[in-house]
Amino acid sequence: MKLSRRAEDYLRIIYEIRKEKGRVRIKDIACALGVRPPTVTEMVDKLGRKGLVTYEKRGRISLTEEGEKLAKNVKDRHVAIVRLLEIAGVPGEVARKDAHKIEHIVSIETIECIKNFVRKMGG
Amino acid sequence: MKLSRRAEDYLRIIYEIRKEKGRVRIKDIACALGVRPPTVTEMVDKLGRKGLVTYEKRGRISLTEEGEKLAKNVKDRHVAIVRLLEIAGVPGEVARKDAHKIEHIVSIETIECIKNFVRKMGG
DNA sequence: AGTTTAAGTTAGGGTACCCTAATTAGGCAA
DNA sequence: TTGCCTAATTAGGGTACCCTAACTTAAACT
Repeated sequence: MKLSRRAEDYLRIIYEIRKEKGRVRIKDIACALGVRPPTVTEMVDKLGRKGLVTYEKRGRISLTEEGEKLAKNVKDRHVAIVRLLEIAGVPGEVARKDAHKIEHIVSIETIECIKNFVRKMGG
Repeated sequence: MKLSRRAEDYLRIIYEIRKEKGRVRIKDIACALGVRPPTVTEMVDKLGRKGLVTYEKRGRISLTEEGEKLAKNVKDRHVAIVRLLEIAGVPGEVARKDAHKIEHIVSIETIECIKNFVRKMGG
């Protein structure tokens, strides 16, 4: 399943909001991603059609098994990249922000190398 | 001057082609970026309007002073990121490919940290 | 229950970047 | 000079993602 960068953002945010607040609202997603509600409705709908979230109009939003797997994967990448940047001396806050951007675009191979590296460095 | 990621790509590629072949053709840019000529014509035009390249229809394409400065900057970021990835154990070829993607999106602050880091590590 | 308010949806657009098909311009050989 | 070939442009679309304004639903309060 090849997702756009943006779709991955939505997936990850849904995952994080669910973890933090229990329920996921359109508004929360919009707020977290800095977009407007109609934009979210549209994308959630699209993710629904791809089988990554379950969603009925005005109902609850939740990740399907596959959606959750993908979301976790994105988070995983995120953590590894943050560690690498921190090792390079990037302050935590900045590292987290940039990692969110980097995590979507690096290859699996690079991610694997980074994971090994940060593990070796005592991550 | 805030450029889109893609605009930076075009700028960097123009810079590289000029360095390598002397003259820059629409076709070369299209080939290097994996797009079609009309797409290039359009973007080069846009970069022209922003004062980053000089270009007359069917004429030669070259970077203005500001365009060249920006292009160099992108290249600079690129080199630092490749080094960091290599330090993390990412094979050179992969590192270069991913760096091209990363270089557009990281903050200046992170780039500075990375530059320092790779210098310290003997880059 | 009736009203107010907040959340979500619909309708209608907009921008950035990309495409194919068809046309024009230039360079060059015959 | 004429005709051909390649490079580039124009015309006309398409997709992804975003927006505002207006409407609908559902929840909360009285």
